[in-house]
Amino acid sequence: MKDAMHEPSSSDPAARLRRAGLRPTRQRVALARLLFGVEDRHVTAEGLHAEASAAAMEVSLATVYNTLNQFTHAGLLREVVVQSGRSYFDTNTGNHHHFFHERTGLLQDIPAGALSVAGLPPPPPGAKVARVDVVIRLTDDD
Amino acid sequence: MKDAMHEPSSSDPAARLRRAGLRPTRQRVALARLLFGVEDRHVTAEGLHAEASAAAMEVSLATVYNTLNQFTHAGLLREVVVQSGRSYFDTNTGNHHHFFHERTGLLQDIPAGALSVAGLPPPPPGAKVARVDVVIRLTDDD
DNA sequence: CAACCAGATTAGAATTGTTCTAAATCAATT
DNA sequence: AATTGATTTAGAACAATTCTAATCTGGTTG
Repeated sequence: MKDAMHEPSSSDPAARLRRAGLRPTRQRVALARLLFGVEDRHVTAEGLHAEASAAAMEVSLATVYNTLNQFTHAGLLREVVVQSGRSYFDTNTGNHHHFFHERTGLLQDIPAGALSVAGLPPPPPGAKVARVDVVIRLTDDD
Repeated sequence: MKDAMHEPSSSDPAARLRRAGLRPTRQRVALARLLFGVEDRHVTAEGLHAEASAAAMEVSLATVYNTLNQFTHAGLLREVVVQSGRSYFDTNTGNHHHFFHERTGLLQDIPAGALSVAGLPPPPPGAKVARVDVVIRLTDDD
């Protein structure tokens, strides 16, 4: 029942991968399902691997690393640097910023509209601005 | 010659350390001299260690790590997170932001006055803003 | 639809950056 | 000078990530 086949091809993981030029293998599709299933997410490699394992997905840690990097290069993910020694990947690739809760390691999006950065100095000669990252570091109240 | 003893105690490394509550050991003084000698600097542990070695300063890498962390806790340095898997320490502890040249790993200060961030959303309940970091990521011009 | 093959996956080793450990050394005081 | 608690150190340990070489698989071909 339920003749599907309508979606603008956005919700089907395999299609999304193909569009990004990535072969939709079992592992990539499984990870894409976890990542792009619902709302925006922020994951670490270890975290995503644990999640996949918990869902009996049988993906090696090396593949999780490979996949996160490939997705990032393909523009499906964005890397967020907030903690030295650990990489976060954000499924929200649009223009926005972050709250980072230092005690818990939790990352939270701040829509671009809310916050504005003014007075950007021009990039030094020979360089161009690739991105402006704003991280609001939070600690526990008092 | 040259009766010194005038400085407001800012330029003497040992005094600066004592004021920060750190015993001015040979190693700490040596590193402080490298760090606070002149203008603002951005160093990594490995980089500073190499510098110290080049200057025949005989400081172990472990001590460089310890010292950078102690200086940071004491407020003499500030850690800047721009690259996962490598920590940068900035001798400029005032309010300012950074250019980060992704290809070379070079960090460059942007004085706080130049750039302004408006529309900061309020921190989630229970949390307070510890700091707002703005990193302008640069890549090579076309 | 069987064979093929470039690309993908994997376990485990290797690398990198950093912290830890336990012993030796040192700065400041007595 | 002796004492002592902090500091330094070499090297081991650790954590996150990448690499390697062997195996497997998706998509194409004949």
